[in-house]
Amino acid sequence: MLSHKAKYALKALLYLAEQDENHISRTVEIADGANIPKKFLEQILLDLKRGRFVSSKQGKFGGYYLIKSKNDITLAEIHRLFDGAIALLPCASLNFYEPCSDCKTEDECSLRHGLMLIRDKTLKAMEGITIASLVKK
Amino acid sequence: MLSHKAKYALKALLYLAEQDENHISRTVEIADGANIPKKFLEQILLDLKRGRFVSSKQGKFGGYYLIKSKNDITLAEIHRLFDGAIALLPCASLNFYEPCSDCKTEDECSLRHGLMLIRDKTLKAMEGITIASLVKK
DNA sequence: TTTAAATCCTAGTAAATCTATAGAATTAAT
DNA sequence: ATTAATTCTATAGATTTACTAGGATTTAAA
Repeated sequence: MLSHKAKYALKALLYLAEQDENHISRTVEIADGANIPKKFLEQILLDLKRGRFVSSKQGKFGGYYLIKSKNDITLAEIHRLFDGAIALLPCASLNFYEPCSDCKTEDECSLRHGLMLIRDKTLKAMEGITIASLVKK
Repeated sequence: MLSHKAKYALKALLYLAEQDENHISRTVEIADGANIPKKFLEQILLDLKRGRFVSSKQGKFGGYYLIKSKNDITLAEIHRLFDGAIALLPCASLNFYEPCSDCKTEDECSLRHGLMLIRDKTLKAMEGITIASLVKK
């Protein structure tokens, strides 16, 4: 399941993607438009900025805007930024790999192989969902 | 990501599936064999019993054994039993459906449609992983 | 140069959830 | 009866989640 943070991030990106080119959106505007608690959204937008999905203009008349094409922002990326690994166990993860502490011998984790199959399919599906694909309905 | 509970459940089922027909496994035996904390495993086995994956014999010489074919126990079922919904949001879930509280109008959740596509693919993949498929490697 | 309006930053907090552990009750075989 | 197992209930401690608070910083207009 997605965390609220990840869900809000997607909705915020969706909101930004729906605005006119060159429009700058204030946090409060996004919060109202997408029904997200404002102070919580502030943090999320900062995370999205650090992740180079959006950029911001500070000070009066400042706000946020997309710097990555809505066709190139995938669900997989947002999941990784806010909720971490897509794989079901760390030992089956590409980007968040960690060995299992409870598996006897390192590469004989009985679950690993099967979970890597799942990971590949889920990842492929998640990379197919972009902000653009969500916005046009 | 899977919880430890779900991971331990899979490993316990795997252990049971590897035993001879008619063999009854004590909790401590499974715990040692699959490297799972014994008291924690007790709870997990009770959950698996309530889910009708295993059954038990009480008292001396008692223990646990599979009552569902290892070909019919899927990752999807274990995920649902221990970690709940497979979908990324409750509004996109088949078995754990709940409407989003933060979506303006009920069926205009901007994320729902895309997440249902993911759910279908992930579910299909997870139904393809059985205890039997994990045991034979 | 002051002021207003925005982002940015660091904490903190209440609630829930997760990962176990403890101990007693129950059941069955010897 | 005794022993050895499951079963049940409660709870502790740690972590995570979902926010909230308050202020510092930045920018632009008046």
